Amino acid sequence: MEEFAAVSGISRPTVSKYFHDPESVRASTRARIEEALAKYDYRPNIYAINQNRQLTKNIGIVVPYLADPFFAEIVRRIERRCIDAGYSPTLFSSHGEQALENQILDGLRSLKPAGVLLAALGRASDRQEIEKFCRDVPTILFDSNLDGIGEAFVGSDNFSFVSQSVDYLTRSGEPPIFVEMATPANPNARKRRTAYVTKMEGLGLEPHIVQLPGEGWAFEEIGYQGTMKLLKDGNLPTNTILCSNDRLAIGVLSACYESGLKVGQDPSCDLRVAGHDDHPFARYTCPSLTTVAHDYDSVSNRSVELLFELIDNGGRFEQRSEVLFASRLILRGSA
Amino acid sequence: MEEFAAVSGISRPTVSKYFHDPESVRASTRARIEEALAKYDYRPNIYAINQNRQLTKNIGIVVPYLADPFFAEIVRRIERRCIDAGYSPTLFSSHGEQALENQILDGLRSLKPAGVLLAALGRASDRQEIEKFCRDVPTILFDSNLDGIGEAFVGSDNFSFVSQSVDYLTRSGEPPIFVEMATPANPNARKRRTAYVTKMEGLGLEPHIVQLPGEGWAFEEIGYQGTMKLLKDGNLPTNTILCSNDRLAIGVLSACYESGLKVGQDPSCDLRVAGHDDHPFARYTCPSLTTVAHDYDSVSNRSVELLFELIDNGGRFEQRSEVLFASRLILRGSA
DNA sequence: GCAATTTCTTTACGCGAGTAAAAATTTTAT
DNA sequence: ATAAAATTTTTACTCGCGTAAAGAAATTGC
Repeated sequence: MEEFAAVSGISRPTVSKYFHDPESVRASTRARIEEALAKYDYRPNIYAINQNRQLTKNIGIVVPYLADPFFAEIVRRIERRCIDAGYSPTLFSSHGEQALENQILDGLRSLKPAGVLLAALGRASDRQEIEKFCRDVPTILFDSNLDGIGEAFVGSDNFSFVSQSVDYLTRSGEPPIFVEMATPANPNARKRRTAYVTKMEGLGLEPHIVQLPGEGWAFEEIGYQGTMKLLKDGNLPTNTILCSNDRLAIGVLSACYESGLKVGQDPSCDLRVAGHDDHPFARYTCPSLTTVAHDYDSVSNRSVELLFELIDNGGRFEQRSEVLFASRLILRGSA
Repeated sequence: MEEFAAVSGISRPTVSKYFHDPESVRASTRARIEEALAKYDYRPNIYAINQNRQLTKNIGIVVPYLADPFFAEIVRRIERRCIDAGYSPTLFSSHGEQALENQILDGLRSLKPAGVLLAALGRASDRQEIEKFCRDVPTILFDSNLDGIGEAFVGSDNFSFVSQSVDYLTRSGEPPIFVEMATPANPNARKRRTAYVTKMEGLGLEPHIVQLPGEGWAFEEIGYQGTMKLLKDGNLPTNTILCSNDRLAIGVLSACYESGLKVGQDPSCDLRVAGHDDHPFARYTCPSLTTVAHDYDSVSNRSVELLFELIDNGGRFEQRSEVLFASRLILRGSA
């Protein structure tokens, strides 16, 4: 920077000021610096810049499983907004593993980020570690809530999801059974189950839950295998299946197709299947999947906005808040 | 570090040495440092560490579109291997935009990474910028090749893909037409088209290519809309469709289903559809998709290995190499 | 045109490490 | 036990930048 300042004919402190905020120097000065910049393509050493900062312009984004298109999609929006606001987002995926999640948080601490947007693994998370991390780094949780952890939570209202799907399904045909994984990784799954029970009872109907065996993030496979077995055993008490999430539903649809069952709302159909999340590919299943959509835009926007607020507020909120966005029923061919 | 060295009873230079490589200090010294480490949880400032390095332990991973499960999957493997080798991988997605790709490369330059694994946008890439970047930063291209750019390329052999699918399809039924996007973003698409023509001609058959209109990364939608129109116009010269990639095929399958066409190899079926890539969800389409699989493991492993070699070699290879892995036909229900 | 204000320049120090060189200490080999 | 070898300590300098203070220069207001 010394050298660059010399060739641009400006003092180093002023150049330093320019890089911190180009608007903070006089227009004529700025012009001269930018002129020199065009000629010598100097760039400040970000490591030197950040060395003495307790907070950088970095933002950490952590998701449990990036190969899940749901997270890929939401991350895409969040990233964009961070960049537009002048931050440098860094993306991490826990790949479904607690050890990796902890490792990521540990590395994140060293990055001294201005803030972190964390979608935790959920059940598989090391609650203590996350709690400790949140004490050190301003963190907003999204999608996956951990009670009392983080400065705020932004996500979708699971009751809204299930309420709408159950309402629609009962109104238009037989009441649904609820299909989920036996040991769901994500806290939303548990909330959806509870919501299903509550909702059904509210309608004076008997809830019926089917738990498919399997762990991990291979939801489609679990849905597929589970449904094959279910169909073979032939103990479906209804013709309507509501899946905890769309990826499970994709597996269910696949099993139905292979078993020669026709899925759809038509009277000639054997089954109706619906899901939750409005997974990016749900539109292209056969038949296309009736589901309930996250308000992707609101969740990602509000998460980022809250994080910026948090950063402006020095990294702490007086009170932890939870924002839940309502979902939207998407009627398609499968139910 | 000064303070930490004091409380651990070891001199600062030795502590510094320890963090650079714990094996480089005597066992007794290491023990004392680690003992102190457990008590005071000090961690070196990565910014200070990297400030005077011309090369860090960072590795940049850049993909064109992370919301595409193909990339999500391959990145998952690459990331893991980098971490295991003691590097810090950082993930970037160009989200299909040239401007963002350039911006990412620019940011990457500042990160002074030991190496970069780059899957470029392809047609949408700013060739010059990438070339310039590769001169500054040791870079291995993967998946998407740009002639002469980067120190090496690792990818799948597109001819192997198409050769296998065409062979199988012609052997088992009518020869396929080839469905692709009109202006494919990815260089592999062009190679696959050429391979199709070559292969068909080699078999003494007339190639027939259908180009679906549409741009960007919404492949399923393009496949869906294009097929709907194709079916309406009713000018399919054969009952066998070979798609340039699986995501397109997912859209095709969806359109077929909606149009009441039965897809499969059974004589009672109207159409056969196959794809390429073995997309993570191809197993769960209805019917499940016959496709040709990347050798995910080899591609990701070899990319990483080559990058490590490149790093050890000081960032340059004497000669640019191109490694292509053969693919594997996956027979499923759709063809 | 002159004072008040704003912006720059000069000078100097600090940050948290890496690292080189020489001296001191510990370990190993004989 | 002693010499040789390996490791650690001491000391001191470097890197690239942030930033504070004081004074100089340029701009603005009237």
